[in-house]
Amino acid sequence: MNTLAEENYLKALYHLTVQAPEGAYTNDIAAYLQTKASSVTDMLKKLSSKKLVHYKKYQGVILSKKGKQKALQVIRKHRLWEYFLVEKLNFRWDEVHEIAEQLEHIQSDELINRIDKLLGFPKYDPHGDPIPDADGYFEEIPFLTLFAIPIGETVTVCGVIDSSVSFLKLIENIGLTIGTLIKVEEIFEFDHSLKIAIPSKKTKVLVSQQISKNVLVKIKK
Amino acid sequence: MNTLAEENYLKALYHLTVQAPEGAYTNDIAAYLQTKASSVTDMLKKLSSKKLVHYKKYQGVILSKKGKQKALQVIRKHRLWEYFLVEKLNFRWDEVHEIAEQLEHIQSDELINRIDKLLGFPKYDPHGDPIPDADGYFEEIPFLTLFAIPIGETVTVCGVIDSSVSFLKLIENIGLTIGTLIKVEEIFEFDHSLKIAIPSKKTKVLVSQQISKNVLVKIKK
DNA sequence: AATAATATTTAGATAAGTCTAAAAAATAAT
DNA sequence: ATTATTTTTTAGACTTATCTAAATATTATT
Ligand SMILES: [Mn+2]
Ligand SMILES: [Mn+2]
Ligand SMILES: [Mn+2]
Ligand SMILES: [Mn+2]
Repeated sequence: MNTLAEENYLKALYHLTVQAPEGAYTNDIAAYLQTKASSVTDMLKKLSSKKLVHYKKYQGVILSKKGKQKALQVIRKHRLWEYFLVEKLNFRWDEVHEIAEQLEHIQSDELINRIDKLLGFPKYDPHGDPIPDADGYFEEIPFLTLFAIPIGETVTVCGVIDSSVSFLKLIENIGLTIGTLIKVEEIFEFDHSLKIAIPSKKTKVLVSQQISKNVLVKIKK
Repeated sequence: MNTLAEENYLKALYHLTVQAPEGAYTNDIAAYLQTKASSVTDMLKKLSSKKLVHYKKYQGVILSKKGKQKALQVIRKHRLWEYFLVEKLNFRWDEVHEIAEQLEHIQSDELINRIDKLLGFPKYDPHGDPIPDADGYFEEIPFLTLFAIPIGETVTVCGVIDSSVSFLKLIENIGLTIGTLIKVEEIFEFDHSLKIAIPSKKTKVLVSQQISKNVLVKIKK
C-alpha cells in the first residue's frame, strides 16, 4: 500500500513523463503539484527506496515498471470515478475532478472493478481520456488537436488536453462538447484562429489557437 | 474541515456516548479505536480546542453540539455508502464496513446528497442502523433485542447490534437476515437459548443468548 | 576558463498523529 | 487514613509530509 501523497506523486510523474522519456525535473514536479522543490526531492528519495522510480541526484527521474503500473491504477480509479459521477450522479464534467482526486485513493480493488462493471466498462472518461483496465492496459488515442486539422475537414470532438474548470466551461459554452461533429471552414493566418461550423446546432464559432490546441478530435470517416 | 483522524474520533465518541450521558472514558476510547490512552488524551485536547467536545482532565468527555452534528454527518456518509455498496454494487452486508470506513471521509456535501437521492433516500443501512438526513435527524428505532421477546411472539428481524464480519456471517448462515419473519417457539432456561421458527424457510434453529442479544427485532402487528 | 545564473539538494524546523515510559491523579482495598 | 491499584496525563521520541534558508551542483554566459 502507498500513502495518499505517494499516489499523487506517482500520478504526477506519469503525466509529466508520458511524453518525455528523458524524465521529469524537480522544479517541474514542484510546479505541477504546487509544492516546493525540496519537498519533491524528499519524496523522490522515498519513492526511489521503494523502487517506484529510477532517480539519481540532479539527473531527473522516471517511473519504474512497478511505479508506472501503480500510477496507472490510480489514474484508472480517477477516471472511472469521474465517469461514475457524470453518468450516475449527473455532475457536470467540470465538477468531477476535485471529487475524483479524493475517491482515487480509496483502497479496494474489488470496489473499483465493480464500479467499472456497473458503468459497463467505459473506455474513456468525461474528458475523453482513456481509462486503463485492471491490468493498466488502454488504447492509445490517435493524438490529433483541432489546431492540426486542415480546411474543409469534418471531425468529431473526442477530448480535451486542458481539463481545468475554466476551459471546460468555455468549451461547453461554445458547443464543443465530446461527440460533437464539427467542420473547419476557415483558418485565419493572422493568429491562426479557426472558423468552425457545428451542423447539429446550425451555428458557427470562431476559436482561438489557444483553444484549438487544447481540443482533441478524430477524423470522421 | 476536520482531518480523517478527527472524524474517526468524533464517530467513536458518538457511539460510545449515545447511550451513556455521563461521557466516555479515555481507556474505553482507546480500546474502541485500537490505540493507546496517551494518543486519546492528545486528540481530546485537540478536539476540545476546536470546541467539538467538552473535556476536563480526568473527567471524561462528551461531544459538544457542534461535535455531535459533525459525528452524525460522518455516520450519515458511512451508512449511505454501505447502502450503496450493497444495493448498487452487490456487496454482501459483511463486506461493506471496511470500504465505508474510507468512503465516509470524502469531502463533498453535494456528492453524498446525490448518492442519497440515487438510492431513494433510504432510512436504514444494511445492518438496520438508521441513516441521519442532511440535518443529522433520524428516527430512533424502538430498541428491542430478540433476547427480550417472549414465547409465542412473531417478530421481524430489523437489525444487528454487533456488525462484525464473524457475527454477520453467522446470522446470514442460520437465516436471520434483515426482513425475515421469525417466531420464538421455546426459551430454554438452562442457558436462555431460544428455539426460533423461520416460516419462510420452513426451518427451526437454536440460537444462543449471545446471538439473541445482538439481534434487533420489531414486533409484527 | 572563470563567472554568473539556475536548478537541485541538504539542513533544520514545524505540524499531525502515534508510541513508550514515567509521573500524577483518582479510585479501591486494607 | 494509609497503602495499593487503576486510570489518566505528561514527557520525550518517532514517522510522514511539508516548509524556509543555506549549500552545492549544473548549466549558461561572458
Ligand atoms: Mn489525489
Ligand atoms: Mn478526467
Ligand atoms: Mn473512517
Ligand atoms: Mn452499518
